[in-house]
Amino acid sequence: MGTVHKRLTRDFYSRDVLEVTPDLLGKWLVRRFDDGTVRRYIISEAEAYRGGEDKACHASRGYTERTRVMFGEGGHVYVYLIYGMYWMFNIVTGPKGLPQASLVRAVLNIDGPGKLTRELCIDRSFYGENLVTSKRLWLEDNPVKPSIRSAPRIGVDYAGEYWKNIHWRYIIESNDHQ
DNA sequence: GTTAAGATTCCG
DNA sequence: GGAATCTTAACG
Repeated sequence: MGTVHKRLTRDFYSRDVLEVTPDLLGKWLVRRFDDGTVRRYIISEAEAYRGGEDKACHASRGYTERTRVMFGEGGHVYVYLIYGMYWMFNIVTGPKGLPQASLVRAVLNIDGPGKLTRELCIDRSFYGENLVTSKRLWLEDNPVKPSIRSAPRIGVDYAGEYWKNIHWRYIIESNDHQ
């Protein structure tokens, strides 16, 4: 039997962001490039951003043109440009109406959210992309479960003591899978 | 209409 | 430590 590539479906993304985010670690992030090349990357770090209460979440300041997709159903992509240079790749989670998303900060061998999107050629055109049906970007299950640790999120000091310190960043600790 | 600041990265 | 680089959201 060869390796089975099983795409994650709507149910995976429809759960609360605090369930989905740690569950993203170890999963395959799959990109089919314009030339037809398919590459698979193991997600190794992600952060949860959860709704209107979370002062670090873009949606905490309400519905805007930029945050629109976060208010939709889980399984879609939220990308935005930061510092005029880097695209941030987020996976929308939860049911329609609850603005949540996971920022994918790293995959194995590519550390940093800006480097990740540069390597995978993810830009504005992926805003709203449906990971359940897309032919160029999706996730696949991985039966091997990595061990995970949590830590405060990066770069959100402006959100105040509570939201800046909460452990909503998840990182792979061991790496005996693939 | 104007402007300050940003879920980053790289260089000195 | 500071620049690069530009969109967004807040303010007037």
